[in-house]
Amino acid sequence: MDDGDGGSPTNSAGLLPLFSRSPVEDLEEKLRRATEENARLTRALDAILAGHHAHHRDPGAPSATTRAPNASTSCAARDDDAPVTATAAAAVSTAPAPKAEPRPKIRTVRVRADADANSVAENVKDGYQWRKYGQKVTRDNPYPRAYFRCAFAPSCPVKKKVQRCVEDRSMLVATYEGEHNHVAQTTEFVGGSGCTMSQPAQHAAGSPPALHPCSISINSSGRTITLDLTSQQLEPGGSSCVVPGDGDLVAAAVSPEEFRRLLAEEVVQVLRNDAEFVETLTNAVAARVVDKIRAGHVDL
DNA sequence: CGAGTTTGACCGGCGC
DNA sequence: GCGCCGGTCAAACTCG
Repeated sequence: MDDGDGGSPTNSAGLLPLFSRSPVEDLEEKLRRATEENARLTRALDAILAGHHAHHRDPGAPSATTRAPNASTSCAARDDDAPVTATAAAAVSTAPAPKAEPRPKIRTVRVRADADANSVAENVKDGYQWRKYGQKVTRDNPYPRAYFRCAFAPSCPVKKKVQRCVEDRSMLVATYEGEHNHVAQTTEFVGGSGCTMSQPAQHAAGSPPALHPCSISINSSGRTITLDLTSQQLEPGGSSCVVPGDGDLVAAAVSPEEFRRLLAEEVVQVLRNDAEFVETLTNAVAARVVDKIRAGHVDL
């Protein structure tokens, strides 16, 4: 990871070593290193995911989430049999989809939100835009259930139901039906490689501060990696890293320092994986360097 | 004025 | 067949 490998003694000082040889050569060298680092990280991630899938296929492993979708608004008991998710403010689960039926994939997500927030704020920030089309008070829950359709409907068939947990009103239970046939796109930051970020900074912008979730979902090469900061509210000093590859769930408690490190690594990895981004960045830097040289702003 | 939300009405599945 | 209930529709309303 360090940039100083085999490099110039003055590297940490700034741009000077860039011009110990031709700028283009140096950029090429940096790009080559980034590519190698990228390949190394990709292999490491593959190894992690392979282990994750092996773990998930373990028939003895208790599932935190296999239950009928309609019973999803009761949340307390589910955390008990899934200790690994106990510190996560948002947990993603996949219903046991019978292979014989082509039913839309159903997932249940629990998100912590302010207990005193209005139900309007139940539009869980998940990186997609939703349009509310109905609300209903159900029999087993005094809190109204809101019905959302993906804003890309009818081309995108995904629906979402959001309802407060009857046992813990600070928890929202969102049930997703189907899978998006498009990339996430919201007012939140959307990176060039399908990387979406949502932050609670929306509070300052006047949005209802109902939801705490601050998550980053990185979609790289078909995998989704979600880094969830929300549990800081639950347990000071503890954050969680949720990696729901292929719709499954793996969560591990990490320290805030470790979390920040993982977060930075994931962002760097995704950007490095994005050939278009690397090429664009390289071209931009090269063009600027060439301009500087031509303008005589750089001593050679 | 258009887009999004709200909310009462309506529909269909299911159990009795 | 009837009533209950979850899900959806669509007109009215709100907001930028």
